[in-house]
Amino acid sequence: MLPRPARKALNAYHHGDLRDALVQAALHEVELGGPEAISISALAKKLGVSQPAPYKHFADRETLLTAVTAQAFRQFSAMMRAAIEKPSKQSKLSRFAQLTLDFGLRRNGIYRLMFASRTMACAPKGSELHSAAMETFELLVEALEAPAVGLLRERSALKIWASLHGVVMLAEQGLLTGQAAHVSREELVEDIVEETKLALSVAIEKAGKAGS
Amino acid sequence: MLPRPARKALNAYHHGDLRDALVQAALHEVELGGPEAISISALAKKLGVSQPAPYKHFADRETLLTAVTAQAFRQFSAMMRAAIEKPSKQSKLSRFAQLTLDFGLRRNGIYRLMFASRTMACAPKGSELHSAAMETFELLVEALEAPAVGLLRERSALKIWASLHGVVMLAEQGLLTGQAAHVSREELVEDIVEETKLALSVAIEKAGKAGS
DNA sequence: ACCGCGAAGTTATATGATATTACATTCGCG
DNA sequence: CGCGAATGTAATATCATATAACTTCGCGGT
Repeated sequence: MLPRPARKALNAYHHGDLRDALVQAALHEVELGGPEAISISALAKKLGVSQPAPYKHFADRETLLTAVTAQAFRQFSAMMRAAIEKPSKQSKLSRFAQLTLDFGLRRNGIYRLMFASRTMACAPKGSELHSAAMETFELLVEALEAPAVGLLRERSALKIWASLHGVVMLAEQGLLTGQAAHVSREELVEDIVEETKLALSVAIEKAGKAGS
Repeated sequence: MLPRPARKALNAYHHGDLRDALVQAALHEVELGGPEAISISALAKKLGVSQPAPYKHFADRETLLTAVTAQAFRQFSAMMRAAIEKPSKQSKLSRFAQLTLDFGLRRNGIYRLMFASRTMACAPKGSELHSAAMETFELLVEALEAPAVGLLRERSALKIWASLHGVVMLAEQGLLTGQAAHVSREELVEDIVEETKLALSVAIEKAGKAGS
């Protein structure tokens, strides 16, 4: 996204690309242990630099977390865009939904960083992080493939976005595994997708009548 | 819930009820700063005991967090039960939904502890915490006020639970405040409630036809 | 009534993380 | 080539978790 120089290792003293290396390594840690697993000193050791070195690139732990989260959103968007642009017999929305669920469960640490941490809540509106998140949302709106009726489309996107998020969280917390789990998670997601499509088409029709 | 003795202060040496005092104090901290704001030593200082004293009651920070989360669920359930049993012109489900949204935003720290932390994900099935969470879910099923068709009812409950959770998270993250926010959060929740009721009645009717 | 054990505190300490300060090295540009 | 800014390092302050070893006190058995 931001075309950072990506310089090569210069010598033994200067790492050369510590900033990106930190983000990458942190992303790896988060994938396993979630947001709280990130330790500045552990990252420094793993990358073979001194413990305070990271502070030359990030003011504090929070700032690093923010950068990592933004990067996670960009990766997510890229993956999602590839998935919905590829032709398939399933609808774009269905693929978006199933892939979100899959991502949320398989890479839950990163998912939590993106959607369930305080980091996001603190992102100012114009920030790199907020923009990255908004772009992901735009992808969902696109995946809806609805006629361009703006408001209704966004409202539908919001609803399905919220639902998907909830399913991931509940599944992760084992609240979908009780007697309620006679229905598979995939089935539940498909159900939500169908319901959303139906509700949207109904709303569009209603709006059309009102407008004529 | 568990009828703990609740002994009074015994003397200057023994606190007398440190365990509960810790949970209460921690709950207060979480309300402001979220799960990561809990510090064993800070709590000890605030309660006027030595720093390692809490370890007599909780093996480690995680164990304390788990107890606090369970307590939060019990408080949430109690509040919700009071709200849905009180007569009102709104439906029980509508009150449940609006109150959940309100709780999720006003007391977001506690909400995150309950629904968006790793603590929940690690709770074994029979644990105090898991039970407390399940009981809260039962309340939602009850609030649905649908005929006793078991599976369909639970499925509806799951969907609305997930949606509400998503709305709270997105609202907190400022993703509902963009151009998408032409619709208020309350309106969005009411929309979800109505959609759920509709979908459930349709599903029940369909099931009835299939069964006859 | 006493005695002793266990629960619940204490002080002291080890470990590890964040963050700052002062200093060292190297890049790159004029 | 030489100087300043960027990027590292070493040393250190602070703070939190957690454990160990010791102390105090309630309580139950004899």
